[in-house]
Order: sequence, then structure tokens, then C-alpha cells
Amino acid sequence: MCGCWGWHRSSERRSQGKVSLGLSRGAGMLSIQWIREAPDEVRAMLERRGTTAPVDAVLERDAERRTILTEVEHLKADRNQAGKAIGKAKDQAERESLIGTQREVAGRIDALDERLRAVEAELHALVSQFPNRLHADTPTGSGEADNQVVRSIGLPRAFDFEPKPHWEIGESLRILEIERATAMAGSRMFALRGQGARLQRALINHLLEQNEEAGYESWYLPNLVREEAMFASGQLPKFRDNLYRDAEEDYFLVPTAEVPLTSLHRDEILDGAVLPLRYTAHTPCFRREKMSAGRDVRGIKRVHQFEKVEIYQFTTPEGSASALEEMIAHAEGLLAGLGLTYRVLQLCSADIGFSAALSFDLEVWAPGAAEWLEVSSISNCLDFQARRANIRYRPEEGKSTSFVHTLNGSSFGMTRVFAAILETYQRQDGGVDIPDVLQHRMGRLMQIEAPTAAGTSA
RNA sequence: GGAGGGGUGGCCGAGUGGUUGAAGGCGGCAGUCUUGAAAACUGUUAGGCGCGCAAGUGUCUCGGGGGUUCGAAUCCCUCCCCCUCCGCCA
Repeated sequence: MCGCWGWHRSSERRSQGKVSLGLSRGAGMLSIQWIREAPDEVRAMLERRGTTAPVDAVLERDAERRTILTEVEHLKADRNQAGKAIGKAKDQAERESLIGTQREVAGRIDALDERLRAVEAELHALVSQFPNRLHADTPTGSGEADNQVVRSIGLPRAFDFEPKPHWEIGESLRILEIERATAMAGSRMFALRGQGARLQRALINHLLEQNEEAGYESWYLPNLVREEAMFASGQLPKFRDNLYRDAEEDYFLVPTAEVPLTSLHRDEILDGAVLPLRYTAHTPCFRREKMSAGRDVRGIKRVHQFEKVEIYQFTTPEGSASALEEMIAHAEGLLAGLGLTYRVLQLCSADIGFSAALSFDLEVWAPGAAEWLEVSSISNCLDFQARRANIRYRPEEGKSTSFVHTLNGSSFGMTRVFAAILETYQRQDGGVDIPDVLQHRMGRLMQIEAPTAAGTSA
């Protein structure tokens, strides 16, 4: 059973936009109580994020909802009393009289219920637009430039030749085929060939297994999901424009494994003893990138389809802070293991994601293009997604339930790690060395060599 | 794709319009008994939303939503999910 009022496709689409009565459980998103009780804090949060959301409209709808609710519930209490009396009444005339009275009450209840449904639908639509609250540790900033470098690990490799960007290396090694891919599928598409395809496969397996060793359980997940899943993790309703959708079946293609991972325990009450749950999954990621038209068009830095390995945790509220540290440290270890130069950025209030309260980005140095590539964003979402997905836990037998905290992070986006590896490990002769940790996954191959003139007509 | 059968509380399972939020059983918890345990017995055992300082109280939930009715787990519509047979298929 789903507790997100009004968000079922059945209620949203099949039933012409009607929603159920009653705000249940998480009420999807930010706690309405918080908006009700501390609207100024909410406004301050929105200000820090550099965004807006309809605080006043929420307050109005919320007040209206509770007024109607009080009235209609009194009427229903009367109705329930009368219903019992009718059931017991032996005398026919008495029965008729009671039923006559109730007929009138029923009409009033219907009218109020209808109004209530409308108000709740509006309230839900409004509150859905609010981003997560910010963690106290998230610094205030006004844009990407205000993200703070927490630490930088490794020195950029020094070259005694002019390093090339990954698209040139990939094309000349015939392991990256952009033209052929775009010919069939449009811009921002690519194909990997031969050792390129093997290298990506090796990376994915390496990362998944490293995650497993660190205690993250593997999952294979749906890559097509319903609207509710997109709502749960926060992609909908605000970021519909960035999602691919199958119009006929009404499925969405996942933009990240975070989406199906969040929905794994939807509507569940977990036993506190099982937390934290550590999960990892590899999925393709599909993104329309409508918002970034014209940006990062070269190479495979920003594409419509790429592979990503994700790490994810469901924790108690007390456990999420250390879980975030743990995930960052783990992901850093993976980058170090690949021999890449990287830095850790703390995202400021204006650059942090919709669902996140506290986030750190991992960026690797790509010496060919001479830029930092974001390969991971690791976030503590607190109870924001748990509310939307209605995921709770019971600390102890007999205790009442609370929402879990969720954390997600990439480990990593393959295209960018792939690009960084090509650029970091390139040689003057055009070949690319394979990082030590991946060699055994590529048949002990130690480098990808430039193709010889013969036998390369295709 | 065609035809049919199902979805009730942690689990099993009753219940076809009126004290049914829901019998009974199992499991869980507490207690009695016992040196202790088991057995037996007794009690207890869902989650939202609203009002309330609280105690408490009202309301909603029998896959989801809507409808009929004074009143729905029970009748109708619709969606989702599970199962069986046929067809197709990696």
C-alpha cells in the first residue's frame, strides 16, 4: 500500500486527478508541520538555496484543510453513532425518521469531502515543490563557485608532451566511437569498442566488487520505473523535463540507480536492528540534459546514456552523519586505488540538489581537457526521501516508528572515470596504460596500443 | 495477446450491507504458575490524519482510487498486483 496521498498514477491519471482523503504518513516531502510551525525558517532555507516555493499558499491550504477536516469529522462521528442506532432500531417508523435525518447529513459530508479532496490535492502539489531542508553544516553560497574544496589528493600528472583530451585519445585508439553512435541515436551519444568496451566493463565489475567488499550488498534493479518511484527520490514533480519517458506504458527511464534504490523499501517499516542497510547497484542512466543544452558537448562528459555504479544507505537518523563520512571515505579509496588525482568539494546551499541536505562532490582531474570532472556526488537526504517513499523503521519492539534517513553516492559515473583514465594514463606514443587494479579484468592487458595501419579499415 | 481465478491485520484464515478495525488460530510481548525453562492459563499485540499541555478523543484504512447507500471488507466501476490455461518469445 502506498501512503503518498494523491501521487498514485491511479489517482493522478486514471481517476482524473482526484486524490484520497487524508494526508497520510510522510505526506510526501518536507514535513508540513515544519512549514506550519516555522515558516520563517523555511523561507530562510529557500533563500539560501536561491530558490522559491509557495510558503504562504501552503499555510493557507493547510489551515483550510484542518478547518474542513474538523467539521467533516464531527459530522462523520454523528453519522457513525446514528448508523449504529439505525441498525438496532426495531420500530419501522423510528428507522425511517433516523434515516431521513442521516440523508441530509450524508449530503453535507459529501460536499465537505469533495472540498477536502480538492484542498488536499492543491496542498500536495504545493508542498511537492519544496526542496529538502539544509543540513546545519551546509555552507551558504550563491552558486557553483561557492562550493568549497575540502581537500585535494594527488598532484596532477606532469607530462613531457602535450596531453590530449579523451575524445581524441579514444577515437585514435578506436575504442570510442562518437560519430557512429550519433549517426544512429543523435548527439550526446557514444559507443565503446573493443578494449574500450572491455575497460568500462572492467571498471564496473571492479567497483561493484570493491563496494561489496566494503559491505554494500549488490542489486540488479528495474531501469524502467513508474511515476511514484520518481516522486519518491525527488526527480518528480520538478525535474520532469530531464527524464525520458515511455509514453505508451507510462514508464520512466531511470536517470540514476538512486531512483530504484530509494523505492526498494517503499511503504515498509524496517526493523531498527537491520539498519544501516548498505546497497550497491550498477544501472544505465538516462538523462535528457535539456537544461544544459550547449554545455559540455565535446567528448563523453555529458551524455544522454551512461553507466553508473551507485552506493546507497538506509540509516537511523542518528546514523546518517557517520554514514556520509563512511561513504565519502570509501569512494575516495576507490579513486585512489585507480590512481586518479581527485578533490573533495563541499556543495554550498545554492548548488546542492533538491533532495539533499548535505552533499560532497568528488572530482577527478582530467589532464587532457585540463578540468575537474565530477564523478560522484554523495549526499545525506535525511528523511526527505523516506517521507516521500514512506520508509520507516521501528527502533525497538513496541516503540513507535520514525522515518529512516537515506544517503546516496556514485561510485562512479563511468564516462567521466573512463575519460579521466584515458587522459591520465595516456602515453606519448598514443597508447594508454591500464590501471593496475583493472589489468586482471582485461586478460592481464597492461596497455591499450594504438592500432597499426593494417587491418583497421573498419 | 486470449480465457479464467484471486488479493482480509506480522503470518494463516473466517466473514456477501448494520456495535467488523475486523472471529478463530499461529507468532510476538507482558503476567500467573515454576528453583528456572517448557506446558497450561490470563491479558495484550496495526498505521495514518485531526483536536488536546496531557490524559485522551474523533476520523480514516480489509491491494489503490472512485461510486451506490442513512450505513460497505461485503454491491458497482476502474487501476495495480499475484496465480492457472492457451498463444508468442530472449
